[in-house]
Amino acid sequence: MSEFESEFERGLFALRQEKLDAIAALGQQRYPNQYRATHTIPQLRQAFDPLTAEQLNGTPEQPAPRIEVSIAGRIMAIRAQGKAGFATLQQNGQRLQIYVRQDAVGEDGYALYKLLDMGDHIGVSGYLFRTRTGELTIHVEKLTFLSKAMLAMPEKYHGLADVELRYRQRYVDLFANLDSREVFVKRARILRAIRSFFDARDYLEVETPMMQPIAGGAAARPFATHHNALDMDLYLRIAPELYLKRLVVGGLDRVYEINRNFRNEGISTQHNPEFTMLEFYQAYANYHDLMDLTEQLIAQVAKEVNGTTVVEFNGHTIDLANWQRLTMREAVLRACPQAQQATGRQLYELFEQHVEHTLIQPTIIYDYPTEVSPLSKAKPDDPEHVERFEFFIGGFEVGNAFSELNDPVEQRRRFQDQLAAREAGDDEAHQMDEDYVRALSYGLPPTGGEGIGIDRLTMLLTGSRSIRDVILFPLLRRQDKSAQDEGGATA
RNA sequence: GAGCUCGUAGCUCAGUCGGUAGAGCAACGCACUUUUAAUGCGUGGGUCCUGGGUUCGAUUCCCAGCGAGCUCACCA
Repeated sequence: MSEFESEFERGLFALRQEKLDAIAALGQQRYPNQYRATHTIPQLRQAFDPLTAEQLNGTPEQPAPRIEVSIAGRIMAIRAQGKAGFATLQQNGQRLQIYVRQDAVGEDGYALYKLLDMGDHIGVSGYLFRTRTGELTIHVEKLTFLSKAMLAMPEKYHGLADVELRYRQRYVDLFANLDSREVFVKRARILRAIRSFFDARDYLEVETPMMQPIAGGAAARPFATHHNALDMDLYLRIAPELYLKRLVVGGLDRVYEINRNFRNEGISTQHNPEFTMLEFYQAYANYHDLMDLTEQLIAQVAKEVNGTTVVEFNGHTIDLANWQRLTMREAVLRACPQAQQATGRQLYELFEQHVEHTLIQPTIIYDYPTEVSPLSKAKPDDPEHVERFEFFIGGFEVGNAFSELNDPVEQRRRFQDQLAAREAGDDEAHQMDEDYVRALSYGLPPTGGEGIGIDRLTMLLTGSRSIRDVILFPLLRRQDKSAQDEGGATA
């Protein structure tokens, strides 16, 4: 580390370096390469939290047999009192207290203890007991130094509160704010629950290109890049949709993909330029089947992750097992009764403007205007509308699904309409994908497909108001000090 | 992209109706062998985001910039 934020940090770093020398002088390695513990802290707590003080400590007349254990962790609190002291170690989001006294660890051992700082990693072995306030504690017999914190920990009571620092230095946020850690643990559980849901239904998990010559499958502006050896312009994908349907043509009747999409658009509490999308396709299913599947999926994931389908979000209590279904027309007319004569696109705009943010409880909105749905199959009795639905929870869209358009002639016509829109200035209109039309020409069975925003689902299931709270490293402007100075000089 | 708000010690925050700043934690020293936001005594630590303007004097007022948060727009 060559740059410091301040003289304070430079001084602290140098001081910690001296402490490392002193620790090495006591016979410890500065950066040992392993430590064998008998338990992780969560394992140990689970096993021994139930034991009472009497079971652990025994009585003065009859001491209990000692339970010898060893653990490793980061020091999150340390208190010395002369020739003894307590410290709290943290590992995997849980904490355990240790008690170190000179007559138990020896003079060198206690000298090492006095050289420890908040944030250091250590390993300890000893026996379990409960203090007189009842806290499960390791009575340390041997201290092993593992790694030094060369920089200051955040304030121990408030943690790291600065939102920007929490995003930029997530490594600090994660160990300093256990709530933050918990969000990402839950996110992993959400992904696991989704995978087991689809695996149990005979879906195949697949991966399709992130770099695509034509960015298709959604209306959005892509990021552009270039492959040098092939001298080929490529786009980061805005959706996997067209590739997944090619797979269904290929006979993979049920596929799903959980992966990143990239859209070169604005950033907000609900938008990050890269975000994680679940897309799944099921041959021989239509959008009504997907509505049922969606309700099952969301409720089951909630139950597996939170143990309940009820979540608190943004001041609302939401039951993810209690859904309503409305056609888009019904939903709009409820809010805007004067919109009887509105065209499809107008209806859609009214919906986005007046209805979407009011849909707090889980709601499926179905039957979309054809002109805003270039990849969806029309309703058999009504070519103005397509078999498409989106679902909304907490006031925003979480998923989008439809019966897939599988008529290559009609698909080509829709693409051409989009091209016309593009030429008229709509740079988010879909591009022509000849190979996709060719794939359809080989015969796509009737298929239902759906995309679900994993980040937004995670927001709902963790009560996070901002998408940045559920993405480990959200995109922020770079902090360039020289650029800052140049910028300042222009005035 | 637009509007509003914010930027003070490593962290969490006060404060200055314009006279170059404080607390707690963290750090350093001393005391303390069952503490747990340990305690007591003492010490050090700041380009008050950056640059300009107004002023005798700016961290404070004004302008511009940088970064962030919220709202809106675009979108999922």
